[in-house]
Amino acid sequence: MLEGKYECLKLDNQLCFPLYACSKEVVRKYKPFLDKINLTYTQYIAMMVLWEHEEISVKRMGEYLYLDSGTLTPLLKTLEKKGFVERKRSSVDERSLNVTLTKDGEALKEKAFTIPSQIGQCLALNREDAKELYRILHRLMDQM
Amino acid sequence: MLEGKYECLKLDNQLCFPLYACSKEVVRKYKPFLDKINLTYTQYIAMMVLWEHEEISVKRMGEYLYLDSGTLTPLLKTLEKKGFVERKRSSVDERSLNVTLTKDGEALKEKAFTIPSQIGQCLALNREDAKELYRILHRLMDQM
DNA sequence: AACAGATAGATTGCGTACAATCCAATTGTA
DNA sequence: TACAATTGGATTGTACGCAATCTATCTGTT
Repeated sequence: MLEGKYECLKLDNQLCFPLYACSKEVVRKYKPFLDKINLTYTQYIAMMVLWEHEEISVKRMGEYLYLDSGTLTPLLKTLEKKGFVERKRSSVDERSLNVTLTKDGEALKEKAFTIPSQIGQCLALNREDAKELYRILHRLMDQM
Repeated sequence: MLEGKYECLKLDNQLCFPLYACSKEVVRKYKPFLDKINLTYTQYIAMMVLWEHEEISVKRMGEYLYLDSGTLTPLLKTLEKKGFVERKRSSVDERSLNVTLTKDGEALKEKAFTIPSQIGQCLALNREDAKELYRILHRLMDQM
């Protein structure tokens, strides 16, 4: 028995730590690109949902992004201040708040669509590893 | 050409988003276990560094964890308040701050060492996927 | 119609993250 | 040995992330 009782507590033997660290580093990689279009990473993924859905409630956006109202409410207010989205209560159900794109928000899509490929080049994962990573992460998410 | 110009901006086609989401979900998985020993996830990985190194400067801890003084200073002060660590300026170089474990901090290791296996069971990744994920994430980190 | 329970967001509070800046201690160099 | 540049932490300000709680609205049941 070469391994001590506490081997499992070493940083190098963790799977979750590189996941956590990688996530942060990748988000940091986005920063210079996102700075140019005046978005943070979280604001960017919120805009992605809107670029795909045009109009969506806070509730449904939260389901897509795995974020709750405590995060989304101030985030969407910031996006509103920046002039990219509008927030309006649903007339059908006053509890529900519908988020829509403004002209500026829609136009931003044009500036944003080059970002994924630029990030792809930064990361320089080969196609197989990227595919594997995608597959494993989705499997993990499904289980949780 | 079936794909539109903006396909690359769809959430489902992202690699970074599941990385970001997975990381958060996994950290959340730790919470019930870490609550029992009065640590947050970030505090836990800081303690891991100390359990392995006994004594370390803030600078070096930051290099292990990819965190800067803006995060570590308040975090280590909290751990000090909780009685798990001590912070003392180095006598060799007064700029440097050495962090050491207290008796309680050292004792916490005994309560913590069951956590990795419990998390492992929660995630239920098979051995090959876990290995692949570990390999790819480390490759990614190396490139960044 | 009345009311209990459920639902959607908003708010509050705490703990990260991190860029930017500041300060004191140290080091390299003329 | 002065002194400019560097270094290690601390501080400040902004933006999440999320648990817990609150409020207004809606829904189902009687």
